[in-house]
Amino acid sequence: MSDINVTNNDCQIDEEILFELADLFKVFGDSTRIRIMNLIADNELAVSQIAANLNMEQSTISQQLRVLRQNKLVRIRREGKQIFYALNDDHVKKIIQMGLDHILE
Amino acid sequence: MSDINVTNNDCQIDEEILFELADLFKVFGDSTRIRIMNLIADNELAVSQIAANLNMEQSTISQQLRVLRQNKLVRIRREGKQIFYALNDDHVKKIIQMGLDHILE
DNA sequence: TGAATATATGAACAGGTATTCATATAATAA
DNA sequence: TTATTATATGAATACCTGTTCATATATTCA
Repeated sequence: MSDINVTNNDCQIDEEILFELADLFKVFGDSTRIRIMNLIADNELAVSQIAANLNMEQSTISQQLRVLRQNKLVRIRREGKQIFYALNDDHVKKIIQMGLDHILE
Repeated sequence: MSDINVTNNDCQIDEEILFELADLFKVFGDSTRIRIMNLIADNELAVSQIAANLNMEQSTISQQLRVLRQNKLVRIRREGKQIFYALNDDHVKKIIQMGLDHILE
């Protein structure tokens, strides 16, 4: 009965989840991280290979890989001194694909 | 034949597109904008209504709505002094849904 | 026209974060 | 063990951006 509909609750998402969502998209919202994800979308790569591909400092890549790890977007496999990174699952790809759909329409 | 596979070109996305992608996800990577998008997901709302719902300054909402407009994520309809905002299309919802899938798994 | 209301926007400030350097940790080989 | 290579990380810096205030623009009504 209020003049402004402040209690609209149709089918909307819990506030707390929305903050988590923003945090997730924040991870996708950095060009270095997106380029890393694209690079390891089809085959795993070691940290040094990623750095070489993107022509960036190894420490920069490691810092960003940590962010991706913390958000469960990548998985790792150790092989001797090297650590190989790959996308954690296919729906990381799906998120990227959805973004592409918007851009390329 | 190089020791490091720098010329990997499987099925990957053009570099320039990747930067655009990051910029797009950057828009989703802010809690205020995500909350706005969630709010107008099912029905259009005027700026003042959005501000009231989120309990934030009108200018803050306007600034963020501009970002959403510039990225073609919302559409507007003028009705007298008020301007109603709605999500531009359903695949904005899909992007959000993909993010939810990742969080809620 | 002028007053009232709704929205937009420029400028400034504060908080956050991506990058880099230097260094630490970890694994391998000799 | 020591040397070498690969990766991780703490600290510092510089840049970016979300919010706010003040004000401008736009629409309606009297």
